[in-house]
Amino acid sequence: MILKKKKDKIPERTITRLPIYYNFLLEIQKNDIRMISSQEMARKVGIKASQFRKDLSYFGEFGTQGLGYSVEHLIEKIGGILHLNYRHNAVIVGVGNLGTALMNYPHFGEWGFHIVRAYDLDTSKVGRKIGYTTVKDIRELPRDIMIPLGIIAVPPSSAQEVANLLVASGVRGILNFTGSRIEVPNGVVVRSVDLTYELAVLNYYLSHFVPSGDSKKR
Amino acid sequence: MILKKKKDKIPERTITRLPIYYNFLLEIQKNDIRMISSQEMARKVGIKASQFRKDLSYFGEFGTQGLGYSVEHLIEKIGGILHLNYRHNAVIVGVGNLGTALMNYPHFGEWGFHIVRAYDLDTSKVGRKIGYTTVKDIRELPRDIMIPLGIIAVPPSSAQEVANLLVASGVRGILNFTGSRIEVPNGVVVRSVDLTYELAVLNYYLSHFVPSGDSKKR
DNA sequence: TTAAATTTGTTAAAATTTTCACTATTCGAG
DNA sequence: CTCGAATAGTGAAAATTTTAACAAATTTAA
Repeated sequence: MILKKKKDKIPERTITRLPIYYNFLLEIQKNDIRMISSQEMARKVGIKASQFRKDLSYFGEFGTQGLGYSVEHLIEKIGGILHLNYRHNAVIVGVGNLGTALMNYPHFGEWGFHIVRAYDLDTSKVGRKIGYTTVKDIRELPRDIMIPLGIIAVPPSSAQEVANLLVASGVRGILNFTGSRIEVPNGVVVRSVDLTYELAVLNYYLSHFVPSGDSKKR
Repeated sequence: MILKKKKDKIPERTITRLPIYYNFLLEIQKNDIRMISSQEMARKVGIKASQFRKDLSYFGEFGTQGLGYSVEHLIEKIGGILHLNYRHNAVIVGVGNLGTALMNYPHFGEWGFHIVRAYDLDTSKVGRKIGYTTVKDIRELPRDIMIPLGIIAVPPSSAQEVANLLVASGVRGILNFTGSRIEVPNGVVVRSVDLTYELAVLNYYLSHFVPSGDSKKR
């Protein structure tokens, strides 16, 4: 029997670099740059050229030897890998300062992410209008039609409770801003961002920095 | 200060996990938990016990064999490593939705980070009061007294310009929310957070995810 | 006091990720 | 057309990070 070739596992670090490449490519496209070499690309985003080429190699061959990469073509390809050529609807739970800022964050929309619904646990916030969206009571979440992406921007103490509700409502991917770890069933993907953690890591390097080599980026 | 094994280079991933440990320890301390084993710790924050012990081992010996770690002691030690036992002042540039949210973000203060000054490029925002802080014109930044931490929350197109100003004003660590790479002189530390990137990475895993353990097909 | 049960700190192995080094391809000049 | 310069893709080496395994230390129970 012929075994299906096992698909190579793609390094997580590779995945996290793709949006960086994508963003940079969009930027240079605005300046009418049509082609870019791995060297140039690498220099501009602060990595090694071989890493850029290796990263792409997990997904196919997108360049032309001797020439480089077509910016337009590469945008299309990386966009395809990240599924950015579709519209992605998301719900947000928690419309405090951070949640409200996220709802008004213009760059989400540019990449096809749209926060189409907002909920809060605090009934005093229900009914408030943010942009085109009216804040709803979180208890309505399970009855609303299913949306695949959820953003949690509530206090840490409610993180797990909200996560449970989202999962029960069919959400398959969660972006967690609470700083608390949340447990989800297999098949649900979570990514966590904690702004305080980032500041703490920055602070560590600030106080332990040895001025040789280059500084930590990204 | 840490004298032991100062020579060894500490993995960046280790540093980024310290705030997670710290946060979790603070949480359980509130619940009056006095001791914790590496096993328990690991289970709760979603890593392997050996990784937790290894991470700590770069900085010294903080546990008691047979017993585990004193929560209080560990908080003090990790806090010391991250320099969280001091007050850290920061300035922010850009008081749009995100910048304003960051200024009101309560968790910064809990970890000793205080945004003591706010600037904007948009003169129409100058003079506005956010919390206890009044927004100043960015041109005043170089004349103000030096603050070591800077947060950039302006549109990507102004990122480098603002970074230059911050560096010229003596800022040594920058938390960059613009999504654009910024170049800084040696000795200045940068960490970048891009909320859209996180959503894109989440989206990738959402569309390519195969539940771990048994291979459920999709 | 001794033995069993825990659990740390650490060494070494395994796994992952980055970097190097080289081949092959393409373009453009002569 | 041929040559030289530029550059992609890739297998292997190097570097980094994670995981496993175990000796040593400590507590608890008898």
